[in-house]
Amino acid sequence: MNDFQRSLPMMLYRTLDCVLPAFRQIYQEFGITEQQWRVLRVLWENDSKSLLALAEATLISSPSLVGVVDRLARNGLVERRRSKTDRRVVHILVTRSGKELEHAVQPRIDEIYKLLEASVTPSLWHAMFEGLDQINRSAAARNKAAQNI
Amino acid sequence: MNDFQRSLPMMLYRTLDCVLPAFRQIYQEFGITEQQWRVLRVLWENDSKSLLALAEATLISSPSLVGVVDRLARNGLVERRRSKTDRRVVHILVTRSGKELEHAVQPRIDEIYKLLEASVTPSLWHAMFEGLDQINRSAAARNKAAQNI
DNA sequence: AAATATTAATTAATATATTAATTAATAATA
DNA sequence: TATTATTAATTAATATATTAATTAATATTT
Repeated sequence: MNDFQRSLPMMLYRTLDCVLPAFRQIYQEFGITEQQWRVLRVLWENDSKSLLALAEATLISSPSLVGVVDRLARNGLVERRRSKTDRRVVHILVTRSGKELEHAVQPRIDEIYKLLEASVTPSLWHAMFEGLDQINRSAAARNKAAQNI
Repeated sequence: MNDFQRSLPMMLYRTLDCVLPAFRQIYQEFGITEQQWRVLRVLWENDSKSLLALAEATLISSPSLVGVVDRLARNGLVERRRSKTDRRVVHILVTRSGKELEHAVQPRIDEIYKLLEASVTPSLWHAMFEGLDQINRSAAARNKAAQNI
């Protein structure tokens, strides 16, 4: 494989392409998308988040998230509630039926994830995360510096 | 950070989010998108590829690639040519002006990429790629097995 | 207090992703 | 050869991504 194929972004894209289908198959059984699951996954742990906080936690940009939340709300899995103290803020909360999905979906996801984790040795798994972390921090620092020009 | 935030897919998404903006800024200066650059990047090395081969090389699904090629063609950077020997196949080729972009764009990209590569030690960089490779292979094998059920 | 700046959510416009279906051509088989 | 299966590209429908602009509310400054 040449330089381009083994560049970091292409390696990351390729890994996502390999890894996600198994998860998506499960989401699909429950009529949700990957992004919708990410929102629910966060709300299962928090109950309620502002749209901006939810965007940060799910790594979904706020313009995209607006649509994801629209569709989740349309299916009765989450609810919007305008903040009383700061009327610019919208809180997103899971509904009862949104909560119920957790017991059905999450064990299936965890099962696949274990297979994934077992495909490399623990020390290599750890090294990989360490590398990704360092790259994230450096890139974030460079991006921040680029802002201040 | 909790389990979800440190899950492999989220780590990969986060890394892409950190890393891509610097590259995108350059693409934007030249009026192309990241996906358009990926197509050009492959064609700069090959001159011509069938749409399917191009999809594989760029990790862009063929339905998406149709649109990407449409827009590149509209801007005169690539050209479609129906294969003589198998009329199902469409070859995509770079035009002269598509080729000219290489000298302007690629050095800028390479420069950023060096910074990226310098953000971790060579051995950690290597370990990371080794981990991603192993994960890719295992996941690909599982996906293939799942087909044959 | 009035003007200005900032912030949170959203809209708008365009590009891309995803999955399923379609079309046209070729290959394989009865 | 006629039928069937497969393949390559595309279309279609819906969901998401990206960047810029907008709106409404709050904070800051003059």
